Amino acid sequence: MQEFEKHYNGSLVEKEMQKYWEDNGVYKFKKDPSKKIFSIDTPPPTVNGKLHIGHIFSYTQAEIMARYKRMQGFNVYYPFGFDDNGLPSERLVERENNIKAFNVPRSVFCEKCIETTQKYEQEFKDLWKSLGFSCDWDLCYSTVSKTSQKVSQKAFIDLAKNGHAYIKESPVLWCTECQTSIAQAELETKEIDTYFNYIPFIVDGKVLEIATTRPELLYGVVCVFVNPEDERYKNLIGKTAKVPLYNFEVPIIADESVAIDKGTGVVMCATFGDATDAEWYQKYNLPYKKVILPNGIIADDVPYIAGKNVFDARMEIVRLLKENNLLLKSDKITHMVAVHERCGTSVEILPSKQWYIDVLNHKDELLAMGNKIKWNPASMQTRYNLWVENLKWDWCISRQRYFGVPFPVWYCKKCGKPHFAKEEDLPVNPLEKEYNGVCECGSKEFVPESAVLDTWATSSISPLLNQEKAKEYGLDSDEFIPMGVRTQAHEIIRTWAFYTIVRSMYYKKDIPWKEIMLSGIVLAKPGEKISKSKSNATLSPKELIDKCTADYIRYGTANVKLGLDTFFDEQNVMETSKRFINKLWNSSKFVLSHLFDFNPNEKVELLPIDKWIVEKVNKTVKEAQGYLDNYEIGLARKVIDEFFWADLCDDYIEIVKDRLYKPEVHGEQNRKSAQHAIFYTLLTLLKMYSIYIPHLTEYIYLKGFKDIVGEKSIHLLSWPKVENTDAELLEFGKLVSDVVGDARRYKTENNLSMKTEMEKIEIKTPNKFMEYFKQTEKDLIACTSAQKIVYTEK
RNA sequence: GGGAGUUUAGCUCAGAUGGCUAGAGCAUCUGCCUUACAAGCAGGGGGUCAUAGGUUCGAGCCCUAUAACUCCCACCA
Repeated sequence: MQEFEKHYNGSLVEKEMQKYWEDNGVYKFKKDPSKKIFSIDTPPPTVNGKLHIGHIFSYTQAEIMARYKRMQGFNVYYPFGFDDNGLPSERLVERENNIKAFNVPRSVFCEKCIETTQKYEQEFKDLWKSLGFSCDWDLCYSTVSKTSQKVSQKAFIDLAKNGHAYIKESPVLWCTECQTSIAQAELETKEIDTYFNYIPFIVDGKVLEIATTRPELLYGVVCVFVNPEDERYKNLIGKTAKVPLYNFEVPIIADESVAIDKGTGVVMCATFGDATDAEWYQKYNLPYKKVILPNGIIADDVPYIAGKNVFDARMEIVRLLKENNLLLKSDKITHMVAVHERCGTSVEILPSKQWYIDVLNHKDELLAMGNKIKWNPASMQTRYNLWVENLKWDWCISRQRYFGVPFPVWYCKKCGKPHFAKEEDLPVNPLEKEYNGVCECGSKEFVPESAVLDTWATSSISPLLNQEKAKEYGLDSDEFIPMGVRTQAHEIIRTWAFYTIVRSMYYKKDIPWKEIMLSGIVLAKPGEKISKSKSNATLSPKELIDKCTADYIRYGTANVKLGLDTFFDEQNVMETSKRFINKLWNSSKFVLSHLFDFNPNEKVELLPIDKWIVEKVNKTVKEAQGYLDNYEIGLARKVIDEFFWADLCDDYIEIVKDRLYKPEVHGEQNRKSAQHAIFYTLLTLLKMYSIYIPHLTEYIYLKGFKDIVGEKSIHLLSWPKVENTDAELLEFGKLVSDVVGDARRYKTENNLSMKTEMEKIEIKTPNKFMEYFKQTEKDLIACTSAQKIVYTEK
């Protein structure tokens, strides 16, 4: 037993423990045929700037589970990753260097990206290390690494060859700010104020009123739709309407998706105002009239508004309409528009040639996959189902961006047929390498694809990326996927979870992982997400750790129910943690100070009350285990806390204190009984707490337990195994606790010190506990300062 | 408009399969320096369990409505 400092210095100890773990390779992954693998598919955070407390929450919950599974005897494969390619990283680089990707040479830009993301990745790593994460950093992957690119490109080629990925010229969701196509999952909605403008089209010389929010697209109008059931307009079907201001004629067509009661019941269809326009465009094979360019500027050949941006163009058209008495009415409305989640810009729809992964044809299969996965909490599956059921677009995976995994594709210059790189040449950047081959059409000239893959297209194969690494450890790929569990926040179900399932459905025809653990997100205050733009995060994670230590944060953030959003009341959480850590420190100090002469090998028959605390801690082990098996780390912490505070500290320690101090009064054997009980109980308790507060528990373990137990780290011990608990002993313990409680209450109510002597205590007990009480009598007399105890039968 | 979640003490939250007097921490009040801890201990006060019905011997929990808040999806004509 080593000396205990009066006060626990967390900041110092934590660094010391982290170094100890690293020096001893405590969390190193090793292949071990005697243990089952439990692999964790951790989220590779997007490298887009600073981390905030929300990350800590979600990652810490997963980390606690990793420790638990390790203690359960699994060989835990717990890697870490970084999602460091794609738009989020590009935007970070643009911000930090005050450049725009399309204004600098591609190679220069990508170099900047590597430089910047690596800087941040080091910060991330340092942060996770300082939180005491038990992942093995040798298993780390990055989505932009050569290996990841290779795996990603190969997976893409497989998809394309099997017909699950295809290239197609069609209207696509487009961000004019980022100048790239995007996918449905990257949309957010934003409420904006705008005007519903009523404009006269002319049919047979008569006015046909049409309402629109997008008058700037008048030049792009290709037809007019009415509902075939609409009595007002039935007679117009098949005729043509003249577009105001531009005076060209377009056909009037009937379609049942037109809402009769919306606006005037007549819709102008432009290329493209919204998703419905795009649907009609394809359904009726309408012509395309270009109005908006990929950069959001109106095309040169559009009269009146060429060269303006969309908003200015709209204003100008409205002005012209007014000037020509063509604006019949203009109602102010508020509506939701789709914006790009990364930049907040309104999304346009433009025709272009893009790569897609087929999802719309496999909705049933995707839903079936969802059913095979265990969702924790179960209710989260509904979100997944809802997303799958409501999908409208296939997954567009090409991005007209720079820093990402390139498409390993060249197109025949003559016939356009795509040609894929050979597997042995991967990873490849077609912009830097010629395609050597001949097209079936005879041509030998090829054009490289310049787009890069959607970031999600690479992060969605995280099981494959991990598997690639796992091969180095001799792990067979069939035993690796499905992985054990995916841990992530519920807000990315529609992206990361969904996409991962899609990919796995294709490459494995199976689920990517057996279970998924969905954590909630952290709100700044009820109902408000923490975000950089609102600057509502209090302290940065780093500041928080410097101020409070990792164990404080870990213990505090463990107080959550799985899947529920929570809001972080820094002061409250930290006060609670501080109080707890202090209590555990002091109680351990007390316990171990009485174990200096403890002989664990000596067999001693335990006194009833000592048996009780052993039973009680065992019962707690089982309860906590029940919760942890369902990923409920908060509820598990709660039952452990209850045991620790109420049973161990308030009752048991107070009851055996005197026996530990005074063997001359209580007898040497009885003191040994207490030593056995308290040694086992504290060790068991520390094991349970070790998943929450790895530093402090390790520190205490090293001081007082290591020499006896033998293992070099508490984190290499197994979760305590317990048999069925003895209900009778637990009942007896409750009675003892009541006796002590009554004595305390009596003193408090009479404003007496706890040391005040009492003449006698009367205990009513069932006969079966009479003997137990007799054996506990000396403890009770010492604990309550009673002079004698009398018993009556209940 | 569709779906999910939430609603329990002043605050933050626990309360499997319906069953003692509905719990914890914080806050508040009272008392106590007790050889681990005053960063502590002991105790008290405080709740019509969102509302209204219903099922049941019995409802915080189940059913039906309603309300408020949150999230997801849809809604640009």
